[in-house]
Amino acid sequence: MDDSSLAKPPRMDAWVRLQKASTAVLDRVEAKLKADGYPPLSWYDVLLELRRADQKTLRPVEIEKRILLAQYNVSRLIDRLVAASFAEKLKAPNDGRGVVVRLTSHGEELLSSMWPAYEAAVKQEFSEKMTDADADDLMRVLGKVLP
Amino acid sequence: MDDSSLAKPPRMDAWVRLQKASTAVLDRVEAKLKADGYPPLSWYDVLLELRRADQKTLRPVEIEKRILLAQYNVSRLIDRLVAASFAEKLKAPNDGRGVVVRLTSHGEELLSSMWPAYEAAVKQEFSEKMTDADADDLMRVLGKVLP
DNA sequence: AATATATAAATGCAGCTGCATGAAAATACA
DNA sequence: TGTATTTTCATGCAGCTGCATTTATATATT
Repeated sequence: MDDSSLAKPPRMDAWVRLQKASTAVLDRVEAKLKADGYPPLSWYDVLLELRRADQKTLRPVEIEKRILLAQYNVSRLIDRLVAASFAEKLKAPNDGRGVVVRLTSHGEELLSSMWPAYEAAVKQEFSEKMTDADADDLMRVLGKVLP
Repeated sequence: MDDSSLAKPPRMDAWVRLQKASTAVLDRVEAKLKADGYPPLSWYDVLLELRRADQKTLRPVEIEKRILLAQYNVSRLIDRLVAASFAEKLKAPNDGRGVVVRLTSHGEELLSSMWPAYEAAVKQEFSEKMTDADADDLMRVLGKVLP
């Protein structure tokens, strides 16, 4: 992913490493969760946003803004969550176009039971391998490239 | 992606930021390349590995090791590259099971023409937003979590 | 040598994703 | 008010991905 004709492109190297490292760690974390019978992290992300939200309820368009997913993708992910009864869809008050998505108690249970497995996987594949100062460095530098 | 019950989990925050930042930047880089009519970066990655390799030729299993892709995925990506005539498949010498993949001149041309667009996109979305020292920090910390 | 095991690569199927588009209601505007 | 525009959400289709399995050959074991 670099060009060997360039002598010393440390930032291009950093870009390549960013992609490789984040993918590698994510793959391994997801694999552990799946091995324990848990759904993908994208499910967890949405349910967590719902739990944080007022009334444990969000409009799909709000979910779209909070997590990094395209509109049609959010729409389908919600349908899967509803099909698994981790969330429910209700008509939005004051807006005939929209719906609201609400976390169910079954969804709260998933969040609770999944968190320890998730935390352990991230610890083992990521946190354990660095210091808090390293993490601060990551936060600082990656903060510069966020949208 | 964190748990609000924990007071100060800087490394969990770093993990969340790592995922968000790398996805966000990758999405934007890929979008620019696609807008210019170029294929996905995974194509570039494979072709670049071929160009670096002896005789511009690699076994699929070697490609699999160099880039982060599953076996069946490599198999299909190679087929797409061959269909687009950026690479060609030949019978492997000394191993009746396997094939070798060789970069074509058309593939070399793609690499050459794609590189400026790729570099420019990474610069704009990533490199420009940090210093070389920042990049060194990324390299150092992310090196700790690589496989 | 004969058999068992391991490795290389491809593929059918189901499910997920991107793209484009559509339907319905809200908002702007004239 | 009547029409145009925007916003919200869903969906048909094509292509991509993961999983499991298959085919073929190489290597190890006896």
